[in-house]
Amino acid sequence: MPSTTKHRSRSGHVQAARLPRVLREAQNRFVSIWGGMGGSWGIPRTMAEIHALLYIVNEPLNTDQIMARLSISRGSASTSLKALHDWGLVSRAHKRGDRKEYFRAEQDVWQIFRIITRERKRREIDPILMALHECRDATGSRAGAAMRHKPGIEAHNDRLDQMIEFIEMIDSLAEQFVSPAGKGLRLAVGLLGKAV
Amino acid sequence: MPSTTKHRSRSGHVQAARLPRVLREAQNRFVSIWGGMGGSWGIPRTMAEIHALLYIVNEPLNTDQIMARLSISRGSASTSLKALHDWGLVSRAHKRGDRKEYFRAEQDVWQIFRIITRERKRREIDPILMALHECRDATGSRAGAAMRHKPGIEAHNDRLDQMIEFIEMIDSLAEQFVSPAGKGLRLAVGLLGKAV
DNA sequence: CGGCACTTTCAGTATTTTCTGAAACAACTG
DNA sequence: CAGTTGTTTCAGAAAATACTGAAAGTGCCG
Repeated sequence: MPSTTKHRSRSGHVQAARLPRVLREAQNRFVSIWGGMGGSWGIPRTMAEIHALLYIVNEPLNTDQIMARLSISRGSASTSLKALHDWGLVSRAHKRGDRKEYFRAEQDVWQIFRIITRERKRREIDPILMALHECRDATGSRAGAAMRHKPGIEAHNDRLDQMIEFIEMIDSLAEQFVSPAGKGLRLAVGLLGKAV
Repeated sequence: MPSTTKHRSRSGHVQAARLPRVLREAQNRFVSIWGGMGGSWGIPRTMAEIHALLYIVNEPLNTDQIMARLSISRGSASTSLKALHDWGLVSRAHKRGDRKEYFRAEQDVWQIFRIITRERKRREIDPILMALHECRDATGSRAGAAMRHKPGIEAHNDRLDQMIEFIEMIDSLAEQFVSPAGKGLRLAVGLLGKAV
């Protein structure tokens, strides 16, 4: 074990070294957990880890600091940060007398999940709904009414319709959660809490 | 329902061949869509496709029929079917005078999504919540009250707590949707519909 | 038993996804 | 401007994930 907490050089990777060991370890742990979660949520592990790091330290970090702390390449860091910024999960910041770009994470958990929900809806639900509608049209457009009498078509259409209807409902729920006011889910929680 | 026009010849893949072409194509399309969705939902494509096929044809199929229709290997079919059965999305069925096992898909969309939600919650939310609690304990157990005064620890704990609290809320929402009665989501939808 | 008929398992392979590293690019600074 | 510092891109490498096919397993039936 090192003699004491490391005191860093005047230059680069610094403040982290001054953190109490437990804190630093807890941060690392959180980063791993969140990274793992990203995996199962369709968010690349590294991207999730960067977000986790910025969230948990709640202090703007620059690319080099992030690279060092997570042991990742510059390319990876850059790509992930861009994506996080596009999503709106991190914002850029600057420090006087420093040309580097610093990144800071959104701190409101509601907002974080609203953003994630929005992106997932956009990438996962919307295209599927569109595809399902097209699929449905193939066997049921008014135009092709004739075909509806072929055996099995009707039942097929019913199944498709049930599915579509359900997903549309989920979709509109998500929509409300995502919506600017963001009242939707809060409300649902309150009501459900009482109702059950 | 006396389902149909189906000529059973002694060898395998039969009934499908008599389907109207549009229907068969619509089924294939649905299978692809659903398979794609599986991908983004963390469900292996093949597993999702098998489920889609069984759902949309709504008629028990055996392993060989599934293999033929989806062009997949026996191993893959077997593994996916086992998983689907474990989840409760498909059930086994038998036909008189046929030693093969037939599989049939759950047809109630609510139930389908309840099952998927349950599994995802089990695989994704629960472990993360547990891990987060452990992580939190590292910097906040009563035992280690002393450490709470080190710089930054308190703020760190606050952030962790916010996150945990939020996820627990989501978790309990999911719980209610999953619960046997399954009233939860239906209710939420109704209330939200009025409220917004 | 012994031969089928069918199902499951698993090591190896293929495919998809993500990361690296270096070069191109962009933007300040003196 | 020319040098420096910092950021982005992208082809290839690596890792993660899913699939195949054949062999092993299971259980029925005569």
